[in-house]
Amino acid sequence: MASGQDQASAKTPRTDRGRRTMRKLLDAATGEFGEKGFHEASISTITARAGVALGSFYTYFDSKDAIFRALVRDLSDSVRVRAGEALEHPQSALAAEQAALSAFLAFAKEHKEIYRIIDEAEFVDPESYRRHYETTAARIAERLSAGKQSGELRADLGEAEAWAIMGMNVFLGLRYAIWTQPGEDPEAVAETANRLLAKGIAATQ
Amino acid sequence: MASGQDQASAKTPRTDRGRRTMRKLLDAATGEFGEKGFHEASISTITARAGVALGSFYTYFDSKDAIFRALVRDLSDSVRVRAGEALEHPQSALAAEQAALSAFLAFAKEHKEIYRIIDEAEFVDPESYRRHYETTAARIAERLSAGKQSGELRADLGEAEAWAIMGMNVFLGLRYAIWTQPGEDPEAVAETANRLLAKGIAATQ
Amino acid sequence: MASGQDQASAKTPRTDRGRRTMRKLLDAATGEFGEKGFHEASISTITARAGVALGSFYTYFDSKDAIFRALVRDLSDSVRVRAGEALEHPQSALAAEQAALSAFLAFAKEHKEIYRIIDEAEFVDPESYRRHYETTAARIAERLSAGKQSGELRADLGEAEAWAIMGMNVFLGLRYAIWTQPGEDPEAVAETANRLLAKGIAATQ
Amino acid sequence: MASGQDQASAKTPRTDRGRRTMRKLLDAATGEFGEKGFHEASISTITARAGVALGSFYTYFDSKDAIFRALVRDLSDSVRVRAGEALEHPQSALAAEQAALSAFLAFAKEHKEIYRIIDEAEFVDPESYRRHYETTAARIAERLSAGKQSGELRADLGEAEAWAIMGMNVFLGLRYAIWTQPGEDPEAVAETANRLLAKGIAATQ
DNA sequence: AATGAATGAGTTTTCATTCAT
DNA sequence: GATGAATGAAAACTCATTCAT
Repeated sequence: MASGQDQASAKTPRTDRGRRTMRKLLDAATGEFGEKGFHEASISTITARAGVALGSFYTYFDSKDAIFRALVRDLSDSVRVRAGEALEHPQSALAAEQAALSAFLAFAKEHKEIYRIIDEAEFVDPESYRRHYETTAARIAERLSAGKQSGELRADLGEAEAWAIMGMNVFLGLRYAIWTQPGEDPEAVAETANRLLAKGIAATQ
Repeated sequence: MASGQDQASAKTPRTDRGRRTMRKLLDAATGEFGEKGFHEASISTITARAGVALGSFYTYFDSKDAIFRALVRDLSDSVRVRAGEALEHPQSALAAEQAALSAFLAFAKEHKEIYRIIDEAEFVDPESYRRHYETTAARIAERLSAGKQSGELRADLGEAEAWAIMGMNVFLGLRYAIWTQPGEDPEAVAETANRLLAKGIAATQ
Repeated sequence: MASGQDQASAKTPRTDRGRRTMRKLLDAATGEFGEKGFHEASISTITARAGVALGSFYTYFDSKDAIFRALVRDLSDSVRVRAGEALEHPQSALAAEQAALSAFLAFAKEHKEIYRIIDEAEFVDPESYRRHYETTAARIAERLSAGKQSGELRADLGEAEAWAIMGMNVFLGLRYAIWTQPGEDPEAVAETANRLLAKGIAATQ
Repeated sequence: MASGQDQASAKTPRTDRGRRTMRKLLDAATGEFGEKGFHEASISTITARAGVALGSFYTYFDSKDAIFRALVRDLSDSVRVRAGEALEHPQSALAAEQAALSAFLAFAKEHKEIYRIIDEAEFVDPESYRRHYETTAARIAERLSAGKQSGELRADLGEAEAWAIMGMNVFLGLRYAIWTQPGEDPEAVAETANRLLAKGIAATQ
């Protein structure tokens, strides 16, 4: 599914020491890509930050692109996992959406790099960029389906609503987790967004 | 408003021939940036595409960044203008939102490369990227205010709702204007989104 | 016939200055490749020797391989031309062979790099290596044919004899033009070789 | 005779297991150097091919050069041995030359990679390259001397003829053992070459 | 204004060799 | 002896920008 040497390349560390080094590189890369972006970050900065020799990079990754792709996959997975946890215990359809957004905001606040990295994937690794959003939208669509089934949600909801909700979440994350200003409360934002979903924006007569 | 040498630099062409050359460069750059992205595009490709000598580039632009910024400004203006036209004649608050989304989808569909260029501004010129979205959110917020005033919209709407709506629009644009698939109707999508705004997603009892 | 960017690449200089620079690079490369061999020579040494900036190299050649190939072609042509001159005025078949060897020895003595460069082509650019020797053998074969026609040479000579003569010439060049020792006379060597061709090595009874 | 750490370095394996590993490395190296040439072959490919760990290489060889030299020595010996065998039983001077060429063609045909490796020694280990040809020429010269003594060969033959014969043989090997084409018969080539030696190329009147 | 050659800093990548386990 | 991770020097190549004509 991925473009070749990704998944289980011959670069998988065989020792514990190797695994530690690889992790250090991934962490350093997350920091560099997050702060400077893909093109401004350099392998040598990444290895310096990781505290390993330049050449060691190539023990674990085939190229700058490869580690970037690995990172996108990691982050994409992390978001998914975090959201999944928030949805584990049963709750109403609307509460579930709110919980998902809450979890996402919290995650984004902790990992501000995620925006820059995933957004930049549009240019560095378009496929995984698209895959990330399509997968996410599909998961939301599933939740909407469940809500329709249970009669909690409108029966005419479809893919478009899933993308709309995803967009809402992403931009609220951008504004209230990344560009947040002192005094702003993500929890309140999640409630506000949920109110929008619950009843729309029209005045109730 | 722009960051320096853009606006009226010493680079403004004085002759007709000059103006033609500059235009050729801008058009070529739009193509190159749109197709390859900022970093993959090179000045020499742009000048080759424009049919002028490499050195001539610097007669009109101070740097690769400069022409990119000039382009973003142009395109950003176009989007704004297009949206503005859709909102010229008076209409209900909800109809206005739908018209805005419709105009945006149509514009994005026509100028896919523009979408890409504006997106990449996040990395090439972060300030203008942030400014772009903050300005857009502010305009939406204004429209919401008007709707509150007129009693059409809920009185408790605020900035968060503006960002939520913008996010919805942007992602619906990504999905239904850029990644659109044959048979999909942007107009229908705009209606669907408007229904979400009108009454939310909950089942009406 | 060649592998792409060779012949008339977009790298052909358009001005006189450009042509001068390109020539300086070719000369420097001849020296470096001749002295150090392909792998030990570096672009930066070549440009330093040519007295131009590193980057200028890439104004005229696409890669280290490319300039090497260009060189092989040049040298191969030079040998051909030199041999051709020696054969211009009519002479007997055997005298022609001696003249060709003489010319070759003189050329090799002047351009000692030729051995190293053409030999190394076996590893760097096998095709042109093979082409060089096949072409050379073909030219010898033609001369043998002419000699057969005129009745000066045995009627049963074929390709094998052409290769044998070429091998003789090449190794005599190696020994008496490249590894020559003081007091040795190439002209005498050419005569000796011609005697071998004339009557073989067997004792005349 | 060899240049230092080769012969009996501290790297000689002491156990059976060690000897096996060393052999595996030598075989792998023959394959790699033969197929890719010295510079394209890498230690890591060689060890991978041998099925041993990268580090183990240095248990047996001091460097990439060292294993290459060891190989050249081995192969050079093989050629010598093979030629020696062909010359063991007494025969006429001309028959001896033909037998030597025959043996060489057969050997080269069987071990094309060896041909390549010895050729590349010109660049990797120039001294042994020169030594190889000087030794070979000397051996041919000795045979010519014997022929002169016995009255079978012309009395005025010297070093130049030895080099000429060697060159003939080498190039006939290149053409009819390495680049051979279906249907060509090395034995016939050896005969043709011998005819050249026997009576030259001039027409018999 | 236009041209295209020249510049060189900066980046990625390779790989022989060393070393800790 | 064997293993595989770590090292870092070295090299090719790119390209925005400057400059002479």
